[in-house]
Amino acid sequence: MALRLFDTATRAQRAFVPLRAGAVSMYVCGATVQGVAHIGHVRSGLNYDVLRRWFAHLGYDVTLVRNVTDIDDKILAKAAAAGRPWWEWAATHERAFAAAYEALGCLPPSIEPRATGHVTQMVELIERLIERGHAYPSAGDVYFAVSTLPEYGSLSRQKIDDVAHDEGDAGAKRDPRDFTLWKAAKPGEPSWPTPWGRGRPGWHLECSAMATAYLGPEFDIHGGGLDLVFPHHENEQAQSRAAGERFARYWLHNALVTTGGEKMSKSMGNTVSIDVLLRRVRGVELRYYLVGPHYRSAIEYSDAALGEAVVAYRRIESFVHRVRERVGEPGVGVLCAEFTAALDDDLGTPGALAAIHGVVREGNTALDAGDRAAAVGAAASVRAMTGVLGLDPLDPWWVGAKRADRDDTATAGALAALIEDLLDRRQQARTAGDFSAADEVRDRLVAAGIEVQDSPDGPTWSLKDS
RNA sequence: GGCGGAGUGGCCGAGUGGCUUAGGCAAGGGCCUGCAAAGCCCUGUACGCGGGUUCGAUUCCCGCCUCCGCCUCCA
Repeated sequence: MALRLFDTATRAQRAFVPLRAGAVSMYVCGATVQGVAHIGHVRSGLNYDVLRRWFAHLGYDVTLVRNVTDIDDKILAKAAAAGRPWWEWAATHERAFAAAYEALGCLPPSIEPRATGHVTQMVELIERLIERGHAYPSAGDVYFAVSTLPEYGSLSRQKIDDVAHDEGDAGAKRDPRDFTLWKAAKPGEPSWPTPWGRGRPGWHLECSAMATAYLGPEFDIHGGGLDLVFPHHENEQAQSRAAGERFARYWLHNALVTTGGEKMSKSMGNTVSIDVLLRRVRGVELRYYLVGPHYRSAIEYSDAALGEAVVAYRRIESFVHRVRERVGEPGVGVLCAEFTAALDDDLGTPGALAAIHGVVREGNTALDAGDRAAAVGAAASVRAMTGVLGLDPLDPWWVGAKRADRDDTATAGALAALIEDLLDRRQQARTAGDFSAADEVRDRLVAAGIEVQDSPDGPTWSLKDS
């Protein structure tokens, strides 16, 4: 079975056929860098990261564009409130987002264009829209004339007449449903020169300009959070189609993260930030939690569910580690059919994880039975599958991340020597039948945060993750 | 008001017109172990409510209840 994806525009799964054979072009709406990253933002980034990894595995040459909106009302307002320059505020939070994505193992996109760097393309797009009669300047603003595009509303299935609209700001618009392409400059705010006077870009326009700047007038996939379907993506499509472009061929939307039964968002004030979470769990564990449910299912965040995910991930991880310690370094093996079928079915990560757990069970059984070849084979398969999901326990990405917040190598070596020595003494006591002495040693190690596990090949130890 | 989504066993979370009816976590029993830990095996019989279609529905249709998202900045 080949890859099928659920396309919001048709509200159905469609077989994925790329525009250009062997290549995939994707545009994903990134963050408006007005604040710190929370789980919801990262879920979106993660989802498209898994998709791009799957495409890469299938042999496609992937171009992924994820934009940064670094100029908008909220950035200006928050920066002003903090008494900082708007560009510094944006840059600071852009770095915070980058750190969050990296901590969760998101591969860097092909490019992360900033809105402020693409004003030229935006102005050109507006000019084309005006020429074609789809846009009009008014009092320094430029608006898109919704009524000039019969297909407007087709992506979100909004009936244009039913769209609620503010009564208040209809002033400069010909039609209250028209949306802003360009905002006239206000005193003290950043602005760029245009044929209609100085001003700054509207949000929807940025994405249209940046998507086509890097991917051309037609590209494969446009992704983003479900909350962007209307009006953002509807408007993006309207602008680009009205300008004569075909724009995205597939529209993908990930479901949202809720907390306390409500959407996680800055305006709700119920945000769970990545920074805070990463003090409790490792990035790879948080990734497992967020990748576990299907991307089109809502996630109601809970500490308990996150905890379960941590335990579940460690089951996979400990299997791979035990194989490495007892048998040898597993390579990267082959995917099992169930895994492939699951991902091909609209990126079915739940089924993919189930497949991984199945192989882990087989591998554990083989390990217990002393079938080293089967065990290492299973571990290699697990590495391959977790790798596609960005969850390979032996990926240097995670190993490096782990090392960063632990002691340096010299200290670690000294610690290891001490532990080995204690374990030797414990073994001697055990051999001599002095189990109370043996247990005392183990209790001391456990109290110091070191876990001991006996196996047929002798005891092993590990630092407790806390 | 308009558009869209969801309600699954103790919990998280897939899925399906009936077939062995995911997977994980937790729980109970067992194997293994000096004891643990880890691992493996077994157990649990669930699909919001009321109708309908059907030989048969959790899965299809209708109604209802509850919840969520969008229609305003938002991943």
